[in-house]
Amino acid sequence: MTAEAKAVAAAATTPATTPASPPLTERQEARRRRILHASAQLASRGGFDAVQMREVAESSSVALGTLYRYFPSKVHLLVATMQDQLQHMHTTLRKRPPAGDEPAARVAETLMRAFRALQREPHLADAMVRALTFADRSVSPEVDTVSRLTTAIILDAMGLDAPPTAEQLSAVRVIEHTWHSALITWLSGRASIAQVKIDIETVCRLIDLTAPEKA
Amino acid sequence: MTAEAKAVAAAATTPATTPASPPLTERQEARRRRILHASAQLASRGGFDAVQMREVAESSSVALGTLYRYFPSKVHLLVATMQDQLQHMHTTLRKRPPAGDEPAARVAETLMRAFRALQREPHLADAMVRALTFADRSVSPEVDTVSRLTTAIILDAMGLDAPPTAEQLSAVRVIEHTWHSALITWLSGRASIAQVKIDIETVCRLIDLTAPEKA
DNA sequence: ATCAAGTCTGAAACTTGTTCTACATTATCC
DNA sequence: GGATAATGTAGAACAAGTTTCAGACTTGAT
Repeated sequence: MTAEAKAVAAAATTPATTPASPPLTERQEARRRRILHASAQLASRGGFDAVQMREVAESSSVALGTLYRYFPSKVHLLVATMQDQLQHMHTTLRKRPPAGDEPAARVAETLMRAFRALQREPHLADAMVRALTFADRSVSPEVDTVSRLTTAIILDAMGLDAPPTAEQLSAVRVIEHTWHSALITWLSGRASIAQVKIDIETVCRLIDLTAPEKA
Repeated sequence: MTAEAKAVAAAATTPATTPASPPLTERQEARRRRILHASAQLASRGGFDAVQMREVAESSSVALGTLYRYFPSKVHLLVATMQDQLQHMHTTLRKRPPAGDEPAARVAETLMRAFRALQREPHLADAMVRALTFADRSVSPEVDTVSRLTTAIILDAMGLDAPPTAEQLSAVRVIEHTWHSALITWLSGRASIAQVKIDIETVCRLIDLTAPEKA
């Protein structure tokens, strides 16, 4: 039973990343969409706590059991919501690529743009980021997808000519770490927006440091 | 009522950091210690989920209501547990300071030593780190204490002659971000120990970059 | 069209964090 | 030493995530 539920959830990753799993019928796709929409909506109101499974079920006109078949836990649901939002953001960002000369500057600019987007919906950001870092092993595949998406966004912003070196990938990993953790400190009120900006700019310096020419 | 509870919890930060708040009697100090011990013990068994408030209460021979007076939530309790463990670690680390020549190497060595300690009790690490990153605004003061402790450990490892510059403090912040987030990825099985090591070493390069001489 | 398998629904039950209440114990202060 | 406020205890009650189940609805294959 859990296996079946997992199959549905797995099938449901994202348009861009959809693996083979049982294709969803239209009504199922619609249900899934309604659920994600309700989730994002409730999250926008009151953050992580405001996303209550019973409410999500009701808002999306789906039985509680069905909700759990699609998303085996609240964290799964919110991580999927994040996948969804990231997809949007990636598309949006691609439209106007960052303008800086240096890769470091472009990455910093991109992340700050993303950060400003999050600031517009801080509660939603709270729900998604908290879920992401709270996720345990059972959510690893989904969290990994989010991570790959984020990596893609950063690599995009770097605008490399050649494929990234191992060193550069390490730098990107560290940037991602900093990004998540800085968001957390901001969301929990322990760091200001300015502070997050500084942290992002600081970590982006690693990009110069790992550029292939070895300064 | 919540106010009183907070007072107790606040009073309870740590020996080294204890503020003014109502001093605890001996029996209260003993209770607090029993609670923290039970918490760490249960956490060591099965991580975050294994720390169940009723069990903590029973293990430490305290009524549930009392437990909540000392620690107003499970997250508060686990963050306090982390404070406690960090204190130990700080003391331990001070005994044998890192041997590297460069500050960056010393910090990396120190963090890897801490990491190895965490590996010995991965479940405990799980409980503490998950609580830390899941903590919301109501736990900010306590989380901040943990953060200050961590900063102190890193600055210690750097072994600076002069007080740190603003730039260096930024680097330390980023290192902390990376440290927490890398731990999370390791704990949730999405990164290997080797990967964490690389991430730590990578981010520590920022220290050279922010050394006062401006290479 | 029909049968079987799989899916969805509605509602109850269960778990664990958190709160509340009524009463007992301890501490403080005169 | 006794009044009184603060603290502690036991246990019920409540809230929200999760599980379970019987029955109704879809779907796909024959």
